[in-house]
Amino acid sequence: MRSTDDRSTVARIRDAAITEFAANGVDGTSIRTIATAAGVSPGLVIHHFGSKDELRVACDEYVAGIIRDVKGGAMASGGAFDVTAAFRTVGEIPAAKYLARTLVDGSPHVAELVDEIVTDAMKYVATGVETGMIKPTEHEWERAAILTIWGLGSLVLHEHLERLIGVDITSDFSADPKATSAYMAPILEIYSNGFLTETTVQILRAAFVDAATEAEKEST
Amino acid sequence: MRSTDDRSTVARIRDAAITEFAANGVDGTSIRTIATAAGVSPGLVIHHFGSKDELRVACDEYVAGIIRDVKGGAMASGGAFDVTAAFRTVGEIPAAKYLARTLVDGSPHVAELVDEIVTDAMKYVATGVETGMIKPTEHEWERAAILTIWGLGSLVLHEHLERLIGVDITSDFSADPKATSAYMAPILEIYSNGFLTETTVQILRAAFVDAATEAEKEST
DNA sequence: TCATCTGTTGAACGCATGTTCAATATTCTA
DNA sequence: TAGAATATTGAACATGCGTTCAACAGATGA
Repeated sequence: MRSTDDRSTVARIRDAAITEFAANGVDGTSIRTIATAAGVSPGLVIHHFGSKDELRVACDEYVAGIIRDVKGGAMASGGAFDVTAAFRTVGEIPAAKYLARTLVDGSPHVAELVDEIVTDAMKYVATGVETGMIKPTEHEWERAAILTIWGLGSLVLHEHLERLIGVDITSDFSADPKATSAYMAPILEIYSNGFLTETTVQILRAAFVDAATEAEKEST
Repeated sequence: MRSTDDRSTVARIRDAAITEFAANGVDGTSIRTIATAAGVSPGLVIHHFGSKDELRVACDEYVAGIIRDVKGGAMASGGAFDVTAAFRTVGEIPAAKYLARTLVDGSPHVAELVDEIVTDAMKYVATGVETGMIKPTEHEWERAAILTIWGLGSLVLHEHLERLIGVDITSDFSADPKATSAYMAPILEIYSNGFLTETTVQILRAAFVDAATEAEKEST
């Protein structure tokens, strides 16, 4: 069903599309560009995927699959509270950069994937609370959601982060110890001790949460 | 120099462009759409701004100006560690949505603005450390950068955040106490106490930072 | 061997886009 | 008020896009 080559033609087109979409966005990538990158004709892209939109959906699903695999493998390694860590440990297709692009332009598949990630994070955190590795909270779901959004948001803004602290979190920087400490050390600091003193929190809580405390009976 | 209407034509075009760019992205917005929204002809848009790209730059600069103003005003109010809070307190919602869109597609003006925000955050944090409101750290710049990225990343992913916890942080949710507690309470919790226990941090620090500790002499 | 089907091509079509331009309306200046 | 400068229009143009389609190549199966 395929030639003696590396990947099948369909796979080559899909991979080229993922790379181009990740680099220049969906709107910024033409079918002709993808076809050239895959070494085929524009017509063949349509023939195999039906339309640019369906190609994009295929990419979404494929990348989502990769991420699910990677995430499953990383769950046990202890890095599950930082989604981006999972990508760095594996040398996958530019799935991380693709996700960083598509997280913003609202595909339903990506939304589904984000929901899954948060759900998994919740489970992971719940286990961590039981084993005494993670502090309990009244807002489990919201905390998991916010931590996930922070991780994914950092992924989306990886270019800014790289410019700011010299670490590209879409690549595997475990080889560079200076980068590891620049990125991981402050995060671990905040994740364990925070950065606001008790006085400050009381002031801020009074300002923001105070009127809401009695309405806090039902969460989601 | 202008009609008896509200704003000048140039301002009306610029504002329409900001709104449309924010809603559908730069690539997803045609000059004709902007012209229609502003109630003018396509040719006039080009006549006033030269090209779509120059119009986009004008929007970048204008929004950056708004944000600088808003930020200056919010510095004193205590919400400076959360950039998005500044937008909500002022009524500059389209600016927030515009920033959320353009943070991803790498305009130099936005990069400049992000750098400014981090620099300001650093100053603010340094002051907070002196007055005992913020805990000191060895990685001041990196911590300020990461906190800023978390805030901006949440802004960029506001649609996901809204789907996840029901709070739209690009709108003023101060009227809704439940939303305030869903969003602010977990953040304040993490910002003050973190969520990892000391045991966990030691394990993670050993795994990620250990080999880097001696190379940690110079930061930025 | 012949017919059939799938993989593949590349020219062509229709459309939306950014931009140009000559023409017209309006405002400003003196 | 006359003339110049500016604001504004809308048709037209060139380009690049997603997609279609007739044609061909190569494999498959009877």
